[in-house]
Amino acid sequence: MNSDFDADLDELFDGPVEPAPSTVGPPSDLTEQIFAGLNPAQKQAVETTEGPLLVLAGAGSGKTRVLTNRIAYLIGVCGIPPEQILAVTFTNKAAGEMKERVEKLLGPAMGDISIGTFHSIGVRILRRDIGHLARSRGFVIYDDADTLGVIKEVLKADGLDPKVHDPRRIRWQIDQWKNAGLLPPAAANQARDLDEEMIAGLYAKYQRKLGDAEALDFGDLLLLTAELFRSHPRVLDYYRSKYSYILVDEYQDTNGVQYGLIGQLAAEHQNLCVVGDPDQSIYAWRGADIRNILDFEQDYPDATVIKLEQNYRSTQPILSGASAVIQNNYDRKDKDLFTEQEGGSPIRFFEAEDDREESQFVVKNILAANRAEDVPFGHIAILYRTNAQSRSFEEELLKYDVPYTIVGGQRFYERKEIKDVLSYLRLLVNPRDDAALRRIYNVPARGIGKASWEKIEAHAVTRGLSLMDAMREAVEGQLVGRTTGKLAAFLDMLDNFRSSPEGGLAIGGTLDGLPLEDMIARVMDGTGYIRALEKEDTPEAEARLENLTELLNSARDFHAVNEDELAGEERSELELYLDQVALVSDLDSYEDREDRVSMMTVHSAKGLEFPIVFLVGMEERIFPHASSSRDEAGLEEERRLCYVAMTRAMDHLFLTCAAERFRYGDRSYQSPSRFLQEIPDELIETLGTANRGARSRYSDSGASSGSSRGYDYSYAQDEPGEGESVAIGTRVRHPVFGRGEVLAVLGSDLNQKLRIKFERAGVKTVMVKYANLELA
DNA sequence: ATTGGGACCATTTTT
DNA sequence: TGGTCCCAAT
Repeated sequence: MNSDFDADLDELFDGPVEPAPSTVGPPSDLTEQIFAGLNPAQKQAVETTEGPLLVLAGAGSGKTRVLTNRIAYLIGVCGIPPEQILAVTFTNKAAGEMKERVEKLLGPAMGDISIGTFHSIGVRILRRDIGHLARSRGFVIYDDADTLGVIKEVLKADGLDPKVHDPRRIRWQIDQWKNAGLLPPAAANQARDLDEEMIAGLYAKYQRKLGDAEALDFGDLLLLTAELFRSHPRVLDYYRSKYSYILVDEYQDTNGVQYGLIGQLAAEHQNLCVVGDPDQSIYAWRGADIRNILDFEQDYPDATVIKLEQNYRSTQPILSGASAVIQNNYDRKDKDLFTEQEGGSPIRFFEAEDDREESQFVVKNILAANRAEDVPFGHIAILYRTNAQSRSFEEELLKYDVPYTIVGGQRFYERKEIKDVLSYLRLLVNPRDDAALRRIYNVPARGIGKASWEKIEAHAVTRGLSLMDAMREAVEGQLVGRTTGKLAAFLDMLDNFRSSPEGGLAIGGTLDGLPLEDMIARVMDGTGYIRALEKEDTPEAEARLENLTELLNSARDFHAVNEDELAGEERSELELYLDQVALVSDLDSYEDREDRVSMMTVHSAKGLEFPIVFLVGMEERIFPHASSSRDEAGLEEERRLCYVAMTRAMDHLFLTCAAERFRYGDRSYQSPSRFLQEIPDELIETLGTANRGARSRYSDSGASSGSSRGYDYSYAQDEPGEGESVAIGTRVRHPVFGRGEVLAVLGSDLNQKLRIKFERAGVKTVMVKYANLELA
């Protein structure tokens, strides 16, 4: 795999280097367009193109605008070739938006800018140059489930009990090391105690296993890129001159490796623009280091620092409330955010008796806003600290037929059926992908049992083979008795996918063959996966089939979007697709639809804004979360998180808490979050029955007094919509789940679904046309 | 080999 | 409360 080294050198010498100044002067209307509507600070941030630049961008201060206009300025006005610009964002979605907005300004002149997340850029670099590290360029990317499996394998090989040595904790420690930029030897060096020494040992073995499987985990995408740059200066030189202008968004959330990577790339030209807000640093738990942004001026002594302090998003009370909260952090630089939007309704606070009342309050107010003020549901968000909190709101929204989307939670690409099918595809690309094979060797059931499998695993270990090769040898050597035939049939099936006459599945590079969608469909079919689900004939299986259809849709979309870019690619469409799938998050596919209430964690909400925000579960041990409240640093991060949450709101911010709620299936008594008390009284209006504690000793009146502007939020009474074919409350019998009661009716067409609370099976959503319901 | 039931578990945030 | 893991019965 080192054969492309020479090619690299060639490019080094004749490759693109100096920015070619454009011969034509910049079109003046473009310049005008770029600066239109920018305030002086924003303008300065766009114009300061040379040398290190730190933009401290407060919440809602228009930093995306600055970033995109700056890119447009570099290309359109300064004449920098687009391919010399590297822009790093936090999510794929942010990257996509940035691309779109630059394109809007520049049109086709935007060319080929490298915009992406750290991870996707790492993939791009490694796909090209990882050969220098004696690793295969055909690597797969392991996700959480895959890596956990590897950890378990390693433990097993060492005869360690996974009950004593929690695999998740071990993986977490390894992750932290990777985030800090430490390879196994370095980790071993700085291990502080016996436990860490042991984990460092496991780390080395874990890395070896990944290497054997030609796999990289998330951390590797950054760590190995940094290692590549460190050990191969010529490769680094290539990228240094390739990317002569670098922009980094959300710099406050960068970790050690990311910081190192940026440092390596920018060291020479120092044309580095970082944008961020220390008050919005919320990923320390994932290895982010807030000092990266706080120390920027020390790292780059010539740095220009620009503060964006005008907030264009929120009303005065919301902004003041959020600022008041964040001011309680000791470890921060003070700043002065201001808004020109004076007035506005106060922050509203409601303390519920229990979680049920809390969700009722929220949903009633959503309905009131929608009915009375015509606020589209899409302008409303419910934000919570932990995903587990979503359920009660979901149920309540369902009850009143309010459309919603949940961002996060169980992710599409992590669903069992999706992962199964993707595992087949991964195996076709890389037969050494042990994690994938382990997952599907007997899915759907094909008579390969545990006993035979263990023999194969053992054989793989003793002979140092991949599982696939061990399987082949097992067949040839008759190691597994009666199962031999079944194994052989399984291997044949996989081979068939690759060598079928309709065009191979493009192993190792060529890309002609079936369209991606058809390839996947064929795998679903040929493996018997679809058949097995159809045979099951349960509502769950039906949902799985729907998800698989969804997967095919996503493949078709992928094909449509990337068609033109694929021409010059040497890797197959399937390989590119698998890369993309490994790196997308739920948030990336989240489109803010006008007609749906959004529900998500505060973390997911970073970077978004909504006219109306409900920030719920404002209770001690939830927000701030119990496991983060131990030390001051953790608490300060929670407070920043609270700041992020509050500043998502444009016009109306509601805060709620409950005195009592179900947690872990048990009743638990809650006390109001300390953050509530950090908001000045005069900014808050307390709604509903007051004086149950909470803020009551701070606020003098409890009753809701109608505010000057805005709708009446106090208890809009409303019943769930009736008139559908089935009435809410109807008692029904389901062939599988037994008796239950209809909670909600969703839709009215052929795809009508019912939300039913079953006596034995709990709450399920079933499709009328499949469920064979009877009246009970 | 597959299935089901039951015990047990743990509950933060995610590229 | 729900999901996962393991074991026992088929």
